[in-house]
Amino acid sequence: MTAATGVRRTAQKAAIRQALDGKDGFTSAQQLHAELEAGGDRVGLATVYRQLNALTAAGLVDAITVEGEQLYKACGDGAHHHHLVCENCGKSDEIDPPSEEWIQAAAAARGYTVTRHVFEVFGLCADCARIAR
Amino acid sequence: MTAATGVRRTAQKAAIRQALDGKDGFTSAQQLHAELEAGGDRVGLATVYRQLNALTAAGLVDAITVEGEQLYKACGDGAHHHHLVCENCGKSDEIDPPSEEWIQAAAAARGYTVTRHVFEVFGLCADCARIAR
DNA sequence: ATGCGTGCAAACGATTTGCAGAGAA
DNA sequence: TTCTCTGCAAATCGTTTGCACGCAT
Repeated sequence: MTAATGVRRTAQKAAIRQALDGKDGFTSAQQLHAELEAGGDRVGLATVYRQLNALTAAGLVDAITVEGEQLYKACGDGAHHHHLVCENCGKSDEIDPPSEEWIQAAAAARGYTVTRHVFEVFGLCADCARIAR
Repeated sequence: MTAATGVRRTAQKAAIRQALDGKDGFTSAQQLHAELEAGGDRVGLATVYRQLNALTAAGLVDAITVEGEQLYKACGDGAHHHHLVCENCGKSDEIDPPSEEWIQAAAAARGYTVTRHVFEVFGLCADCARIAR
């Protein structure tokens, strides 16, 4: 079977998780890797990807796809929730689900059994909107 | 400037649009290309991609991303709407938006200006659910 | 001592693009 | 004829994977 995340405690795992917790928005694996290197941490890009995938699978990190690229963000517990993402700075706030039951009902009405759903809102945060204007 | 879709009428454009209209679910560019070839239409993969991008930009086709791959589907007018997609057969039904105003309000409450949003529900259609069970 | 986790580089797979030729207008 | 659209193949690019070694346990 696939090994669980964190069977072993390593410096790179700590660095990655810490870097992720340090930001309040979504970041790409490449960007995260660059920042780690810049910060003096020697971590391979492959490790960043492997770690990010593991964390995502474990529900500790949320991932979204933008322009064919994966963006990650640390999200405390694995509870299901959605985001409001700034397309300019990447900052993100959590938004309440628009009645999850509604989805089930709408799907059931058409004979579908829901397995998952994605709901992300993109826009400009107050700061970026001010600058852009 | 980028040329608009259909400045010139060609056989491949017709073949692609027709193939797209013929299916009631989302399809990948590669799969669409394979089916065209199998159907006797000689169309280059690059052309399929170029056409799909043009149609998507024109709002005649909707695109979603699944597992790092883009899936396309012909959607009449360019009106904004969302889908209920079967993860097994790719069939898809349209679902009504969960109050678009709600999104605006939720975003505004946090100082965000909404530019776009994605909302897709995945599951199993009645037929696939029956077989899988 | 025993492997899990890592780094490096090669491998991958989807999508894009340069360029010369073909066909629509 | 003119110039858009196409086909082919090479180029991108984010991400994954094979393999040998180092380090946490």
